[in-house]
Amino acid sequence: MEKCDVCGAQCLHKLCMHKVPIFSSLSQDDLTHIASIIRHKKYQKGETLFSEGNRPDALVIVNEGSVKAFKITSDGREQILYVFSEGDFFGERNLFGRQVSAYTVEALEPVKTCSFTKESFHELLHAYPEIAIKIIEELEERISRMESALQSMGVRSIDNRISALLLDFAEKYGTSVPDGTLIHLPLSREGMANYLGVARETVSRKLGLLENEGIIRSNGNKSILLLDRSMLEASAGKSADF
Amino acid sequence: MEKCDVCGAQCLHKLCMHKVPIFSSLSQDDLTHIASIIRHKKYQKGETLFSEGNRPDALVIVNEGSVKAFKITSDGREQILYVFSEGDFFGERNLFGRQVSAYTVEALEPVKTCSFTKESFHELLHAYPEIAIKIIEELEERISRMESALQSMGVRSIDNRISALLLDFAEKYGTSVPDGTLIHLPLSREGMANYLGVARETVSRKLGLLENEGIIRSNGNKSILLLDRSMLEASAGKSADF
DNA sequence: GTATTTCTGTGATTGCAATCAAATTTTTAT
DNA sequence: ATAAAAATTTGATTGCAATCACAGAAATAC
Repeated sequence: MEKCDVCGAQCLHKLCMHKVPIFSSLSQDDLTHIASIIRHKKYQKGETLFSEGNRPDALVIVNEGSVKAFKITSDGREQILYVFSEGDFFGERNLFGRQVSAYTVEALEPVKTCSFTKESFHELLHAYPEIAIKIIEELEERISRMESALQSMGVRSIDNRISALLLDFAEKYGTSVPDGTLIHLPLSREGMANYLGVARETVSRKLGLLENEGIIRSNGNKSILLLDRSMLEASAGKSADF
Repeated sequence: MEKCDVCGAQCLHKLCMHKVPIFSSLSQDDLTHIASIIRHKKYQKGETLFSEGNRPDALVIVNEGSVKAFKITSDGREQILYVFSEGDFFGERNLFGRQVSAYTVEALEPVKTCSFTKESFHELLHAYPEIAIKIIEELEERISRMESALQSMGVRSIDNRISALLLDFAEKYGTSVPDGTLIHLPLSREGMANYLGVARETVSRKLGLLENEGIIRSNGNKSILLLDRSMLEASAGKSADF
């Protein structure tokens, strides 16, 4: 196991705990105790963490990299539901209900995860009931985001949805550069299409339009430079007809 | 206040508690104690329980009737996110985070509710930590349903979505009759359109098609008789081209 | 660095659902 | 019961995005 220069081997364990709000209310001592029951795993790009219909019994926290969670629709398309990255967690559903996984989770790039087994997580919950409250808050947050997604899918304008997606990515995967915000895209064009539920060609065309309007600058397939955030916000939230 | 023949006035209070799984793990004594801190309210059809942007500080349980929760989209349409009916709860988000209500809730018919204030609910949570787990389970359930909704919105076929909605309603609002399942619709055609994010006319046309195919029989504007459930299931889940 | 493969962009066409415009049914009020 | 209002259905037209087809670009392998 690698060692950390600052705090020794333990630090690796604590890393993921410090990234999730779930544990934010706990003391350093408690965290140290928890660290001992965490399992670590690595995955390569394209590797499947678990599949729809599986019965995974662990809470998984993304410590590095990003993953997509998707279902296969009745017409064979891949519908992406979430892109989870550093600090996000998933798999918690299978720790409470006895449900089977609702989606497949696949690494979008090399990924490191921390996970709790069902048993150790329940012990944890028993020892620190305040964690349950934190989880509720986190789930509410997630529901909020899904409500917005549902709302924007209900909106017929595809322009809105593309713009909203770019803003989302800008917040999560963007870094400030002199000209604007450089977004390192977690998804390919096809991935974005599968996230939005539109055709791949439509994403290309819409991004082309935004580029012509000087709102974004495409930078290869892996990143996009957001030049005019306010224009994008206007196109994401306001009327679609100008 | 009305009296109950079986158990006296108390029973009215307990009613809503028995309808929500949140309290299913508590003893009768605990329930009796909780009953004393519940507030009751009545609303008429069309009345607003609270509005998007409000800061309601109560957990509300629907005891009778049904409500819709909606947002107004950027293009002015009403996007319905949920139809809550007997046993469902909402408003919990404002008890944990300090967030403002994400949607407007309006009565679809005469409605009776039970509610806890923020303070009394937190006392409750403190006294019975297992309630937090129940809430998590309930939220996971809700997330599951939203994931399905998102997935089916990603599916381009509108037929699928209409069929899925009818099956949903059949389960929640249907009663068995000799010819099939009689669905008492909580939403008007326009409401269904706003739920699905399509035009009102499209809902009419699609229902018309289903009626021609002998799958349903429209019965005024308030109810639909589902004749052939398996055909509807096929059209909801399978390929859209037959 | 070249070849191969995978991914992306662009044009042409088609199809489905939105919109506009009445007509008709259903509900509500008196 | 009748009138008025509201909701729904139906038809005609339009527009946008899916699909098909292929050219070009980028990433990967060798």
